[in-house]
Amino acid sequence: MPEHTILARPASTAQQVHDWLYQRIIRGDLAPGARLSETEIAETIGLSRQPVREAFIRLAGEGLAEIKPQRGTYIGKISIRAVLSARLIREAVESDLARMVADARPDLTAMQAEMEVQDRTDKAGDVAEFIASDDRFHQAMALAAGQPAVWQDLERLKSQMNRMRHMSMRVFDRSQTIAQHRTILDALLAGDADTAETAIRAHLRQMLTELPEMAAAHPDYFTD
Amino acid sequence: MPEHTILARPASTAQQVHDWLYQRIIRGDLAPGARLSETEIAETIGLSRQPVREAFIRLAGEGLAEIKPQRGTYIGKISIRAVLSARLIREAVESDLARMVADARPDLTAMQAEMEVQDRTDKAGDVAEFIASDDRFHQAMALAAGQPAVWQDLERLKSQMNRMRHMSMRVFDRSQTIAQHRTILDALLAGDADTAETAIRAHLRQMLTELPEMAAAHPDYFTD
DNA sequence: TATGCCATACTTCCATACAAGTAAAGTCCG
DNA sequence: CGGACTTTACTTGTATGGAAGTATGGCATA
Repeated sequence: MPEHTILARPASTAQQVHDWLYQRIIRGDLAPGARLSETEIAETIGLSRQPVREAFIRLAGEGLAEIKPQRGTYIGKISIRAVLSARLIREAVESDLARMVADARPDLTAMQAEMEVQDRTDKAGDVAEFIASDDRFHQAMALAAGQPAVWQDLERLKSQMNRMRHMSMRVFDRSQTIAQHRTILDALLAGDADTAETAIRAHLRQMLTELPEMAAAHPDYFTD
Repeated sequence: MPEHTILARPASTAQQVHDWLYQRIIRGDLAPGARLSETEIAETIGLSRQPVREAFIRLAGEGLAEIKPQRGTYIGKISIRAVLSARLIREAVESDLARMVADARPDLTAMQAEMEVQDRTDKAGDVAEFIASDDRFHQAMALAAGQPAVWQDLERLKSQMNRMRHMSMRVFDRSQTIAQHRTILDALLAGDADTAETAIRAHLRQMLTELPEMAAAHPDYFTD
């Protein structure tokens, strides 16, 4: 019997703890600034402190947690600086990717499919799935440009941004996001690189107005 | 009194081990693919395995080491995919930054100063310092654009690229790099955004020719 | 009441021991 | 001689105890 199950070996406990906490932080289940106790989490899931500690180290490396020696570990607040930086990088990179796609004119059914998912989840009020589809829409563009690795790099930078979006998407008008996606996709399908670049830059600059509003509404969740 | 001066505590042991290994990997002192033993390093520096292990976790998170459970930890090979991805991102971001600088026309003496350092270290054959100055040149542009955080993000992505550059700079013509820097800086000083963007894109595309040559010369140091 | 000291109860950090898994050498058997 | 099995020496992963540092509340004192 071929052991394909070898590849499906369960990740280490520390890795599982990390992934579990990662999702809870990104989705906002764990509030920025909240305390993370090694012993408390270890007891909760019936493990020793060591794997939990190693999960904390991973999270700190991703900028999602802050370990204060001999004082405690806390969920990192959302860094406004990091969000703005990631936004600027996304705008620069994705506008280049859009030009590539518009010029090469590859198959774009994956992006089209996500548009429909967004319509549906918006009406249903499924915020989490709407955001996931939004991400896949942008990812599909990177894939269409033949640059999957670039999207992986962007995802690492995006983590702080995603936390904010999970907050803002509950408040802001999602139909506006859909309309912007439509404009981008139409330009890509038409092979109009200039229009596509303009549209995606405008789309990503949307965050410049959302961020201050969210920071004002939840000042204790943000840090400069 | 600013409190960060009070809090100037020595970094944790694990952090020091991480930094030590990080530098050795980037500078190429530790060959890609080489084995990293927890116990061996721990005994060498007279510590237990635990802090060394935590340093490995950090390195793995940065893509510089690969931990194979129950099998061993190895210096990560230079990922061609990661280098190409980081290069594309740099080109996109830095061309935007260049436009900002050309339009805003801030003080650029920091960039000018690095040009002189590069002249000197090139003639002296000080490769490590030449690369450091090259980095500071680009960093100075990010600072001139008012985006220090963006450069910090780029630096994280650049790590794989830097390893390659420490290899290639010993071989390739550094005077060419200097000439390209000169062209970029002149365009920025003249406030010519279009020329600056064209120049920096050409500069960063240089790597597209260097990378395959380095990969061909040291195939065992690279992975796709 | 206000202030400085101190015991105490936390926290993360490091050391050590053991468990679980891998790989390769050695060994037995056909 | 060749192949499968077993032993053995590794590796990383986890558990636990204690060391070092920090914050807090109680308490004596002016």
